[in-house]
This record gives sequence, C-alpha cells and structure tokens, in this order.
Amino acid sequence: MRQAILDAAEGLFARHGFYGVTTRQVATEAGVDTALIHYYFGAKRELFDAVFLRRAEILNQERADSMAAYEAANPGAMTPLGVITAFIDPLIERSMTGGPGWKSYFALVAQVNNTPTWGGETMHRFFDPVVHQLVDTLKRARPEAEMTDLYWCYQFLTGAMMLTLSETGRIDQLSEGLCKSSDLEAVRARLYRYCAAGLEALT
Amino acid sequence: MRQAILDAAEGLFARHGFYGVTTRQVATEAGVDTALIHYYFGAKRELFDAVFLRRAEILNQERADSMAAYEAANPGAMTPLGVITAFIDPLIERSMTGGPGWKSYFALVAQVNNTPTWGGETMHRFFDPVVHQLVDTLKRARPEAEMTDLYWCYQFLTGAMMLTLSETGRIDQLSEGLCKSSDLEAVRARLYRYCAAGLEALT
DNA sequence: GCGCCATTTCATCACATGGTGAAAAAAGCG
DNA sequence: CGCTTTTTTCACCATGTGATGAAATGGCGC
Repeated sequence: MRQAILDAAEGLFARHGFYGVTTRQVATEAGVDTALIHYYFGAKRELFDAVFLRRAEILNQERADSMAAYEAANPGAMTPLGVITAFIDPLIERSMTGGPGWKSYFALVAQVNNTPTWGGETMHRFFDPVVHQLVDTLKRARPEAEMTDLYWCYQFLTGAMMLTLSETGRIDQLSEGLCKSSDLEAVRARLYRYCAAGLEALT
Repeated sequence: MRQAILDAAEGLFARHGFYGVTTRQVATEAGVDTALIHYYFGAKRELFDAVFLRRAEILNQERADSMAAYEAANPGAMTPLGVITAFIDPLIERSMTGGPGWKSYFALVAQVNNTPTWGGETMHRFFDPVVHQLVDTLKRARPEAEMTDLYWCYQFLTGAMMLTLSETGRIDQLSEGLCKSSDLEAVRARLYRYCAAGLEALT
C-alpha cells in the first residue's frame, strides 16, 4: 500500500504540481482511504518529500557511479563531453527503460527546479552533492576553467535537460510533428554535444 | 483597480503557481474584494490568462522587432550568436530594468514552460509566432542546418533561459555565493555564447 | 438635486480541503 | 485458539474554496 500511495502521488504531483493535487485524489488513485496517507506519511508535504526522495536516492547513486567510472576509465584524459554524458545519461536511460513512474518523476523534478520559493531549497536538499561532484570533475577535466563559469554551465545544462526530460509536448506542437518529446534517442544525439560545446565556448 | 489586481495576481502566481494561490489572497494583496476579481476577469483561470497575456504582447513585439532589426542590419551575414542575442536580449533587458513585475512574470513563464498538462498548450497559444520567427531566422543564417536540429536547439535554449530568468536562487546556494541569480550581466556574458556554441555544434 | 451608469462591497452558497480520533479488520505469534 | 500489534476504514471537524446575486457607492452630465 505504501508503494501504491507513492506511485499515485508521484503521477498526480507530476501532472498538476503540489498544490494542484488533493490528498483525496491521491487516495482515490491509489485505491485507499484518505486517512491511510496520513498514517504512513503525515502531512501532505511529507508525502511529497517521500515521493521526491524515493528515486532521488537511486539517481544520485547511479550518477555518482557513472561519473566515477568515467573518470577511472579516462585518467588524465577527461573531456567535458565525456563528463557531461556520464552526468546526464543515467537519467535518459531511466526515462527510456524505467517505466512511466520515472517519466512522472522527471516531470516532477522539472517543476520543482523552476519553483521559486521552495524549489531551490528542495533541489539543494536532494541533489547538491552529485552536482558538486559534476562541477569538481569538470574542473579536473578543464583546470583552467573558472568555477563561476562551471556553475553557470550547470545552470544552463539543468534547465535544458529537465525541460526536455519533462516531455511537455511543447516541441511536438511547435515543430508540427517534426520533433517528438518522447524521442529520447534524438535528445541523446544532441543534448550532450550541445552542453559540451557551450561549456567549451565559455572556458 | 484592474491593474492592481493583475499586479497582485502576477506576483502570487509567480511565487506559488496557479493552484497555490486563492482568489482571496489575490484580493487581499490587491486591497479589493473577492467579487471584484470575478467582475473584471470571470473565473480564476481567465485571470491567469489575463496576467499571462499582458506582458506576452509587449514581449512578442519587442522580440520580433529585435530580430527583424538584426536581420536588416546584417543582410546575408547573420550569425547564430547574433540571432540568439536578438531573441534573448529583450527579456534580459526587461528583467534588469523593468521592475519587480517583470521578474515575477518571468518566474511565472518558467513554471508554465515546465508544466506538463496545460503548460505546453499555454506556451503555444502565447509565444509560438515569435519562436517560429526565431527558427526561421536561424535557418536563413545557417541554411544547411536541419529544421529538427533547430527546434531542439530552441528547446534547450528556452529551458536554460527560463530557468535562469526565474532566479530561483538555486545557483546562489549551490555555488555558495560565487554566482548570483540576480546578476544578469553575468548571464548576458555567458548564455548567448553558450547557446550559440551549442547550435554550431549541432549543425 | 436627479437619474444613469460602471464600479465596488456585502452576505452567502454549495462544496472541497487537510487533518484527526476511534473503531474495525488483518496479520504476526505463542 | 487467544493475544498483541500493525494496518485499514469510518465518521467527522474546522476551515478554506471559487463563485454568485443583491445591494450599496461613486462619478457625471443635466
């Protein structure tokens, strides 16, 4: 039941945001009583945090491993493209093969990422260590780069990446079917190079 | 009063999103009665659209003019950097000198941009023409580029740009004060080159 | 002053909201 | 089986929600 509640909450929060979802909707979707949500998670916000944490832990582990593996395999010969690929690819992979729960999750993170009041603080709580690992690894790949530039690069990267992973369907409508949000192979073929080239241009 | 309501709604929607704001809060903030909101705008969603439309019109005009002026000044010698600068700079300029209302507005657009269900549709309704102008102009600057690549470039660009313009404070916390969300000159010095280099790398 | 209009306030409705405590059911265990 | 503990349901509360229609207020030409 605990997992069923998390799954239902994840999907709903992803579609309508924190305030756009009621505990009753979550309960109905999960097929349980409203009170059960409070029994397991307490207040609504704590449920949200539980949803957020569940996959964040997995993601942080995979990304840390991915970057560490890349660095170990290319001692002294790291490129920004390689580091960035190691940083992003675990997410693309999960989105492509992890099932609909992961798609919802990324849409959720994208919203939080762009939420002013508590979004920055939430991202900070769950994702800061792995981002610092990215920036530090990039610094080792390009020692002459300024830290400020690297942080800005991360900002641009995460904005582009999360919007793309959230698959809002905007690009489908805009390009009149030429591009498809769901075509993550097309993203893979472009996003990494895009971000790497941007970084090279700034350093 | 009409403007006061729009201002209050804009600030609140930007901070808490559509569902995170009640008509009563808007009324209190604007110093008017709840019923007045319905008198002027009808349903809550129509109020939201009115907020969204007010500055979208200004923005679309300025961006269209900016890109047209660039093209007129550089016949046959356009660069992606120039086109992208002409596309983004009006927003940066407004955010820097337009007052707090504009800052709220960009935070609002950033959220809508990342909203799955109705976000794509809303962006489509208000901003599609000027984006098509961007893509078409880029195509004239780089005729050999594929349209699909240009659309993806726009997707990455808008993700990076809107997250940055929403000034969530995340980069401040992440970089421990090294970078400041509010330092739009720092953004100007980096974002244009970043996006232009990304585009060149894909074409 | 007076009628006419747009604007603003007031009182209120029907319903949704997050949350709670007690009771019921199910599961673990000798 | 009996007993305890965990899990699930039920009934309910206080408050907040978007929205409405009637009444009051204000400005303005005459």
